[in-house]
Amino acid sequence: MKQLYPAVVDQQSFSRPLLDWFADHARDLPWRRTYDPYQVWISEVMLQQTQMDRAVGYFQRWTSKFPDVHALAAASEDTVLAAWEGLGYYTRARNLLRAARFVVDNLSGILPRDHATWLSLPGVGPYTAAAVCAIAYNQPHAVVDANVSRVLARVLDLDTPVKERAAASFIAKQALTLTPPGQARNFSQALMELGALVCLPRRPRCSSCPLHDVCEARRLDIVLERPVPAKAVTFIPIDVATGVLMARGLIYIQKRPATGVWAGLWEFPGGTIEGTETPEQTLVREYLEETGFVINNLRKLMVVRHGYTKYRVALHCYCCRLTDDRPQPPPILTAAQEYRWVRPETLDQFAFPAGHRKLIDLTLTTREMPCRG
DNA sequence: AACCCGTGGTA
DNA sequence: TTACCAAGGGT
Repeated sequence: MKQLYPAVVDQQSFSRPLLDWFADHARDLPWRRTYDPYQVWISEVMLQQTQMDRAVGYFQRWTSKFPDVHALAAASEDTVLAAWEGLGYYTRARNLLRAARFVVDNLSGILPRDHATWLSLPGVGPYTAAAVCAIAYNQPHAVVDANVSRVLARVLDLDTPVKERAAASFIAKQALTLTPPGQARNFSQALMELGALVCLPRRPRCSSCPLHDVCEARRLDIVLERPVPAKAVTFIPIDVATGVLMARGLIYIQKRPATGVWAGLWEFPGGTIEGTETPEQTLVREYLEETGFVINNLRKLMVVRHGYTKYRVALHCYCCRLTDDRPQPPPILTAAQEYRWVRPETLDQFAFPAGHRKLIDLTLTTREMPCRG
């Protein structure tokens, strides 16, 4: 955060327009009719990582089959999973059943009222425990989901990813502080509803937002820059071929250029598999391009999988030979500062990229020594 | 902490 | 079409 405590919004300036908006715009959802704790619980679990429109139909079928915790506890797992089929994340359904049986067996069949007991049930984490206590029992808790994080990141202009510990802690504290006394049920739902209907990730409808006048990101016209995206975790899958060239017990290694990725590290020649190439074709081509060596007798060793920066690499590993089976200088050296022919047991003394190190650890240092052929 | 878990909707 | 998004929890 640019500052430890960003501009804090006055509780009433925040909650009054929000609660008024919710009174007019709250969607008519089945569990909002009676706020039966069992129904609130089921709805919260169904809505985890699942869109509202999809969850509602499942909820109605579920509650007609399993109208209360006793009916659920008495059901077979197959029945429960069948009712969940198509929703995904099937551990959620198994945990609902486990929790229902625990409640019937150990809590006299009465759903807990306190946050700590909810938290102890399988499948109930910080969000769900707080949501059930706030929505079913109107207890003040910080109900923070992705919607709430986004709304508060914008209103309070947080400039760090909302998942970072400090930011998440700050958001939870603010969510609780902004809750009006006795209004936890409506306030927590209103905040989520606003995120789901108005304060949208890519198309926020600021002109119809009840928090328009107190939103710092809107005032600065940086709504689309909030929340700050978390560090990208989407990896690009690539296939790479590499080969350990051996001659009379020595292994060829070369040192990467001083700049660029893995600068100055040692490696075995190789490169990205292009187009419709086979890994073998890639390796022959790369050896020729990088060293001028014409390799043969390729033998597949393994596929090492590892990730670096934004790539998820499948490293296809081979061992190979030269026709003239003697350690010799490469005719050319286009992708390296220098080369060496070394004994396998001395590879520990050189720094390799993680993928190549895995290859070394898994083959060259074992008794098998498949490359010795 | 990073990863896995499933599916459908949206731009 | 790809990439991102969605009322998280468990390990």
